[in-house]
Amino acid sequence: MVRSRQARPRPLDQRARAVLRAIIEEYVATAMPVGSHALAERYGMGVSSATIRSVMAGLERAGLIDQPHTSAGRVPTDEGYRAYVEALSEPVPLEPVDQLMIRHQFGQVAFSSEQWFRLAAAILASTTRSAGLVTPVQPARTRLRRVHAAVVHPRLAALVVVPTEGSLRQALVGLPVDADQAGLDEAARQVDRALAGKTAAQSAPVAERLDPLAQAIARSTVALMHQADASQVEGLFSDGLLNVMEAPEFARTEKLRRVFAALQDQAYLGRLVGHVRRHGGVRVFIGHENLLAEMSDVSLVMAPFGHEGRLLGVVGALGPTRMAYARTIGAVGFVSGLMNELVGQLYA
Amino acid sequence: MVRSRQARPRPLDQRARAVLRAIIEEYVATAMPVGSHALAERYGMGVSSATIRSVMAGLERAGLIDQPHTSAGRVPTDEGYRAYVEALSEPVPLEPVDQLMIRHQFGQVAFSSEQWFRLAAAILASTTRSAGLVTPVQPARTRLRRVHAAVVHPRLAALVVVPTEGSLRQALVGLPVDADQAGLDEAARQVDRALAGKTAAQSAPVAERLDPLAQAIARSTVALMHQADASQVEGLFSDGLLNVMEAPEFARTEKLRRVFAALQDQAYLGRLVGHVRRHGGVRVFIGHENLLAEMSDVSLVMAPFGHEGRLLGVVGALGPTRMAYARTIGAVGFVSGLMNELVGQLYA
DNA sequence: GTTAGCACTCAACAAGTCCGAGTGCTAACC
DNA sequence: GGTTAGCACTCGGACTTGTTGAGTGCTAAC
Repeated sequence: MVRSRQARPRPLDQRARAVLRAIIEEYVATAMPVGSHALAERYGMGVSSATIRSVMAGLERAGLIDQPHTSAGRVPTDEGYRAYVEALSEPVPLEPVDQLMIRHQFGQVAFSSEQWFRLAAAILASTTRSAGLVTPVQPARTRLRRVHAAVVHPRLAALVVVPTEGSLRQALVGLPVDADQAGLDEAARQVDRALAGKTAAQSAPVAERLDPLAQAIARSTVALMHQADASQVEGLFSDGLLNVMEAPEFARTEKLRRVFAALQDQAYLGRLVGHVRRHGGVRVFIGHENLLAEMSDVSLVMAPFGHEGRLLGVVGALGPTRMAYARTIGAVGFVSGLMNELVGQLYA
Repeated sequence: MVRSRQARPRPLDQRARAVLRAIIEEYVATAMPVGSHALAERYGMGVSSATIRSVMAGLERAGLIDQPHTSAGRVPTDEGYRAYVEALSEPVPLEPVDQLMIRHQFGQVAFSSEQWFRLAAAILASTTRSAGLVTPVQPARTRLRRVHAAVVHPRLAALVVVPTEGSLRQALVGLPVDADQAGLDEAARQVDRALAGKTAAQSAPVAERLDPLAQAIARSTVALMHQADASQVEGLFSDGLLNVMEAPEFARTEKLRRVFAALQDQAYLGRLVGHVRRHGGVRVFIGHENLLAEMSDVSLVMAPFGHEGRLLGVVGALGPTRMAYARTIGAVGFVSGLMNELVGQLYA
């Protein structure tokens, strides 16, 4: 069998993985480019710096590390961090002592969501030494104002939903029967009459009682309303922004300013929450993986919390891409789990 | 009469005042040291740059302006800004349109103090283009734990008040009769018995029913308790920190970090609130006049608000010392006045 | 008292030099 | 074949030097 020219980089061997891990951990600790010499000395690899160099050359070809300039050591790329998070490290759970202390603190605080969110942000900030973030999402109460449907082809329509609050939502809808524009208009009017002024939750049962065509439109409408609800973040609790200000990568205010500005951007937070909700569990956004160019110097580690499928918010940590991912993921995972548990008790 | 060598700088003549004003306004606008040439040209002083230079030399001798280095233009000192605020400018009131808009916004918002404080901070941030701050103070509920009195001389005692919360307070008390240590101890015990466990408000009437000596001690105790109450600030609402991050003086994160850290310091905020309450009306703290070295690169413009003598909080703006004082003072004055008015309606 | 003229100062910038950390490559080695 | 020592090379950072220009203080004339 003919081996194709390596279109994708071959999987890393054991040593390459060890070198990458060492580079990342050293760089996270020191914030200075890591040279082959230092690595051979301090990380007991059992091979010489020359060998390390050839391994490094491979890692660089694979796009996992980079040189700031020719005569400097190596620095992990966003892809390098990604590989580290996916394959080279395990989340480090919080110390049991810390876990206990955090539980205790939640026990101390009043049973109000505001207090909880503040506390969660503060705890994440101190345990991760990054900024702690909590974005509560608005309870589902946007209502339907208007629906438009435009024919794309006989079995496909473009749907635009106008909610009472927030921005327009659009989607394509497959139709159960052939339809022309007049038919769609009629169906949209039906849906308007049936659902206008109702929330997503109120609309769902009503939607089921319509014609097949109107029903298809109504179902998509409900889905879009749900989405509108969930991405309506309601403010942002943050703590420990000072931690981020200490990182040498933010010695100049400019980058930092852009990050802070992005955090004020409701639309951005909304998209972020959307992503986190779609996948569950702890999500990591590294540098350019963030949805906004302004955020390409930082990483986010975020996890949703809620109750029985209902999303109540997202907790997480924000730091420079040079972040202690393993520990941060552990901490965010613990806090989001704890919030789930506490919310569960509250609703029980 | 022999003229003493000018121990204090003689009052500035009209032209010196005009030059100082021009320097400050130019520097506030451009953030660049102001030279004699630019001043003579752009500010139509009707005199040449050489004359301006000699005036500047006088202002520098008086400590009102300074040169970053020999061949640079002049920059106002904190004292220069102080003179500007006191004598060279009038507060610029907000545009009536803005006033109306702000009233409208307060009308829109829910009748909760949290919402109000947030709104006030946001409004101050946008109208002053600095950071808007609101520090609510805790309602009066510290209680007396213990009083100590030590003789200084027969008619003067040193008083130490230990409240249930917060830090010790001390003051000197003039005594209505001669007293020795034994007498003071006895009086202090009396006060303890009468007032321990009571708040300042509860204590005031009781204090009046004691012996003259104990009464003197009790009155001071009540006053100190009041002070302890008022300096218990409860969190800090801020908005528009991004505005401050834009100032070129904070291009490096370090200074900014120290300022943000200071704003987290409850004790500092408490002292600040204390100062503002003691004098009423709009107070300006310029650079090193702030009570903390970390804050010597910024200025604060603050005013108390409350109802019938009861302090509810302090509103204000924070920006670089190079700040548009006249406008900021106008804006802070308006917002604090409005808050007073609204709180008054709330209590009526 | 005001002004023109002039010598002087000094930060900011550019160009040049040196240093050393770190590299890639090659030839020898196991 | 993989590994290593050796070496020439690169290039940012730190330091030096020279130049420029904005801005000054001083002085003598008005």
